[in-house]
Amino acid sequence: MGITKLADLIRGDAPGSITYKEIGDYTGKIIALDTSIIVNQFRSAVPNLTLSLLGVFYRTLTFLEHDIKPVFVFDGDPPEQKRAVLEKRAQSAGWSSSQRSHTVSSKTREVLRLLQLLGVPCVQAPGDAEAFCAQLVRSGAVDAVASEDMDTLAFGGTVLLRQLNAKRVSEVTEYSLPKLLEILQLTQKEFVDLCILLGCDYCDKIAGLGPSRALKLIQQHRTIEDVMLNINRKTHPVPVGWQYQAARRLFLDSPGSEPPPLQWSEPNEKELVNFLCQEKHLREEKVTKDGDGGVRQNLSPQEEGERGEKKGRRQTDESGRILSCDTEKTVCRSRRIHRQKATED
DNA sequence: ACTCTGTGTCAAGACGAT
DNA sequence: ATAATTGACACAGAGT
DNA sequence: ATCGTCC
Repeated sequence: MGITKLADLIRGDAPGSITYKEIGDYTGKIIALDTSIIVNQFRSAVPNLTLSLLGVFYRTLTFLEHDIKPVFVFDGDPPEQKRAVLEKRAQSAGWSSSQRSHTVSSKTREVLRLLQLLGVPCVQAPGDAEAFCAQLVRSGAVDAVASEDMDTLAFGGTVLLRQLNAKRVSEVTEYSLPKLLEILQLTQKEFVDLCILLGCDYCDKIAGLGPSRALKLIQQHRTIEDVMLNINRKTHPVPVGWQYQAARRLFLDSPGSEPPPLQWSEPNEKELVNFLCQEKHLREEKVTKDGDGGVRQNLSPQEEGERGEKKGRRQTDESGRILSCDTEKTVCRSRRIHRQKATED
């Protein structure tokens, strides 16, 4: 998946394009996320499907706590090349494609519902979500793309964030595409050719060519066509009917859809509580909002009915926060600590 | 000798309490 | 009762 | 820091 060996190559040959940050450094930033990547992460980490939904909930809360504005991008119709790959995967997993699409769509519907209740914008990509994320950051509609998938760089995403999660101590890795191109002395077009040689989702690669040689070859000959003329065709045979040109177009051509208007709204407390605890039977019943002045404490955690929301409606037009009761405690604590520090300084 | 590639295994998320 | 992807790391084998 | 729990 993705450009598998690109991360290693960058770490080895262009470490200068990497900076290490923490989540707090992105306060106030707009960040696009590939929803399918996130959901897959949670689904593989926890056995239960509902728990993965909870993971999305918590992670989004963490973003909002840091005043990060997330934009969730959903996959549209996958391009032909990837469709073939997906079908092959589904078959090898022993799933009929109708079964797969059904479970997938019901799952994404739930995620979509949750995110809409949280008041974060969800946009539908015309094609691959990664490609649209890249376009969003390239056009300046968002400040960065958070993804584990290095495809974003091949699609021209200028700022890529990895390991942007809710861990207590998390080291975020930021990749800068302009710096990367400068260090490697490549144009974007040449970089795309390099990624194709490394191996991508959209076409085959030349067997026997790994990161090191691919980089040297591209730096020397600049295009796949010229590389092909300068390698040993016997030891490194080119795949028959190689679709590298289609892959190249896929990376270089913009999806073409205009960035939609992004709007963050107040979370819908009532429906959120409904959805999470009544429909999903989660214990995160108590959901409350935290304006910047009135911090409410002492929400008794065990109320008999599931209507734990107090009616202290405090409208904060921009940065409303929604927190589970338990989470609120910790945030209140950290806030008090923060304020004490601020007043002591 | 050294470098690179392909193959295998393994662990994974976020929370609160201890 | 439960399922089943993806990257990171260690190793062995082939190429230069 | 490590561990049990989340449904």
